[in-house]
Amino acid sequence: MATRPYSESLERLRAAGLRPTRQRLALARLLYGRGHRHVTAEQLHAEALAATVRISLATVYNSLHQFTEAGMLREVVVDPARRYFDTNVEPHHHFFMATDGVLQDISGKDVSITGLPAVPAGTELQGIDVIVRIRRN
Amino acid sequence: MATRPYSESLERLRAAGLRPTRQRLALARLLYGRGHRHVTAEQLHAEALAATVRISLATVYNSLHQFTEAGMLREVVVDPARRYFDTNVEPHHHFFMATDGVLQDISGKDVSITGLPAVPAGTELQGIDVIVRIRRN
DNA sequence: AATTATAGTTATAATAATTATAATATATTG
DNA sequence: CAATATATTATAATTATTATAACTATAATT
Ligand SMILES: [Mn+2]
Ligand SMILES: [Mn+2]
Ligand SMILES: [Zn+2]
Ligand SMILES: [Zn+2]
Repeated sequence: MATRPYSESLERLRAAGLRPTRQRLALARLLYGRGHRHVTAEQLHAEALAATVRISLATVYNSLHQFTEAGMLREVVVDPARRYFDTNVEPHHHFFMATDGVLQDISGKDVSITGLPAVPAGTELQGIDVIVRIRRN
Repeated sequence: MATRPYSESLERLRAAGLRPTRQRLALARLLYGRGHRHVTAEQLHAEALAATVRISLATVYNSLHQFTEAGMLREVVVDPARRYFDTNVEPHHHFFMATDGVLQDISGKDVSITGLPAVPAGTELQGIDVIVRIRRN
């Protein structure tokens, strides 16, 4: 069965309770078209323009936040200067190459972390992020 | 033997090849006076002013970067809006309470991570950061 | 100690990512 | 097709950080 990116994106937005506007549909297609992605607002905006989608940077920011709120994206904090958004919302970890700004997934299934203390009293666990920082050699 | 914060800070700066100026001495005393600390530039600047040290925010930023370069501090990336500096330069991990912006150390000794894939070809490991995100409950 | 050179500090301006505003446009509902 | 609710956009504002360049302090030299 061939993928039908248009209706797929449409359903995704409907399920999230977001109006399927031209701009959101275009972004959803760019984001979920093939495989998982890690993007910044600027990158995604440039991609949309390159694909001749007329969209403002403000709308890209708005959409990234709405998608995140809706559980369609999650944010990954690795660089103090840019915010990355990840289409993979399953628990998993990352390689981060600081020089290129490239993120790469590490499956959460295989990784296990032992020896962590219990969370401080009065707090609850929200999530665990493992960032493996690497560089060219 | 009682601690002698003044000469301790002085030696620390000398060892790092940094001139022991009034400002850097004051920051070193605030940072290494007692126990490990995680600070932002704004926080440290406010502390210095509260301690009646006349110092500009620019110098706090400069000093934090110089201390980091000298291995006296390391940066911890947990919040896309602020840069944290850590006086604990041993390999270790963190609890991060996003609402308060408070970081707390997790000893690196006890924690072990298994199941991580090898680093991608052409790259070398720089470090592994584990951030345990928690929230009040 | 005085002089000169080097390095550090600071007020201020610039930068860059992100967020807010408010006018305009689009989508949904009846 | 209205009427209403929601979304988009150009633009301005915000905020943390960094750059600039004049001034000051420290260190080295005489
Ligand atoms: Mn920012
Ligand atoms: Mn910033
Ligand atoms: Zn990912
Ligand atoms: Zn720490």
